[in-house]
Amino acid sequence: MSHSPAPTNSGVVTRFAPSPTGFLHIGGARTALFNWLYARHTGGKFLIRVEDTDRERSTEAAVAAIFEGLDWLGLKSDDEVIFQYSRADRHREVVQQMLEAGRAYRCWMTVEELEAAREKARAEGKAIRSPWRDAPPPADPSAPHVIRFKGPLDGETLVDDLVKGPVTFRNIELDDLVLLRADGAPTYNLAVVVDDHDMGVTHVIRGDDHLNNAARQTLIYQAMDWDVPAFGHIPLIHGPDGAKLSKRHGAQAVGEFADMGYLPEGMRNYLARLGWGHGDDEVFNDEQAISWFDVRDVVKAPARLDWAKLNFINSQHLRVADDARLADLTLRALVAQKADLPADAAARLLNTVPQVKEGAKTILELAEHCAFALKVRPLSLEEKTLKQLNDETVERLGRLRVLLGEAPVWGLSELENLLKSFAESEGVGFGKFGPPLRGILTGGSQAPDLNKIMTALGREESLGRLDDALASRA
RNA sequence: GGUCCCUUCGUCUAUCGGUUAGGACGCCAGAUUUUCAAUCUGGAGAGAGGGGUUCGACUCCCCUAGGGACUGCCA
Repeated sequence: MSHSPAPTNSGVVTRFAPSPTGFLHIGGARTALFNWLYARHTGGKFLIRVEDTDRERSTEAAVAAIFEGLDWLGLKSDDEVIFQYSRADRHREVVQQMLEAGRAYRCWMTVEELEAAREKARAEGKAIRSPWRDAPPPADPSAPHVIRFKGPLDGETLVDDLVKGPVTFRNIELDDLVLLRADGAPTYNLAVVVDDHDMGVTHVIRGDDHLNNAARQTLIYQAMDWDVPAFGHIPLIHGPDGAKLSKRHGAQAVGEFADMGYLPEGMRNYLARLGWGHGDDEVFNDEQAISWFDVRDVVKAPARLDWAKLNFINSQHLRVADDARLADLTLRALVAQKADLPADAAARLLNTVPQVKEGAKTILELAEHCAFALKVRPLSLEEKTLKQLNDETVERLGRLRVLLGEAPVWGLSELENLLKSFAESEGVGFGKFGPPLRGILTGGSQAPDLNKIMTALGREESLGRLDDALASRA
């Protein structure tokens, strides 16, 4: 990799750096989204780096799961994805430089010694300090040892955080973190700094669990005489009960939200509104989010996941989404549910989706709302409907059948007018024939207005269902 | 234990010393009505507590309480 990255329009480079030890949860997804939004807003670049330096816990399945989640959300790296482990040599090279410059040292403390020191440091309320910091090497320098950063013992380090504001740490509170493990493997804190520097990252936007690390990492940047990036530590997302996100909240992986029928753009909108806002704007598209977003406006406090609001936001995106796309997504959901579908299900859905999408919050709900149109003739009618079909009603529906058969145009407003004038000419309200007609056309399934039902079904199917019912009562 | 962060309606947020503290979701009521929704109208609902600073604090400072992160040869 080049150590002098290509400049962007604005010079801004952000990155999302997940560690592949599990699926992509929505907290991580939002972090990625904020990085992406900020890069787009500034005309900069958004990069992805997989932090797989922990060989024990990193898995390929997790890598795949994370990218599946990111792809679904539409967040792609503007450059090739970097895998941190592949850069271990470069990390070691930097440590070597620090060693030579006296900014790092070898530490031969054993695990037992370390534990004892840790206990002591904790009791005293101080940061841990290795005795090898200033001591000469042991008799056998080849004995197992780590390499630690040699941090300053006085002064303060300022993290001028984009979200939290200026935060200062006394250097004496910051311990000498391990740079290279005993097996020569680089650690996280070293690898992030080196990679962010080499990748030209200008804005590190990440979870606020890293705020403390930012101070330690700042020290490493300074030791290498590198430019320190701007930091923006965003609060974590909590479950509806205010506690950390977990399984019992129903979902935390973005893939689960996809399965539950949320739209990626709805998810992006909702996630963006969690911890960030732009005046009174609640429902917005990507273009708007990009033009409005600034890390500096991110809220400092953690936000809770609110399903009701997610549903609302998603429903708003659902109603403006392309019908063909929604029909396709609905069909996929139905297939995933192993639903019993007619051969022409796709065509039926395409006709039905526009008539029912306003009432749906998710694709799954959309599928439920489309169920009436997927039934195959002859429909089995509900007891309630059968009861309503007395002679008077059958005769009235028969007259309606004639009118419908003669309808010159089979459209939403035409059918609405036809039904209205029919009610007028019969001298009755909709209550006299609406419920039974509905039952006949839907078999009892949830469905929209009668004119929408018939528009969705089309002339042939609508009349067919009506004829079936009337014939059975003849 | 130590360091650091956070705290406005139930929830997400606006406010950047002077507002009847605004909006959204949800909730409640009404309207509509051919089921369920959707839609429309109205309503209830908040500055954790205590000190300061100031003519005036949600807003600035301090303390307390509560929540959280870090304190790993995890990231």
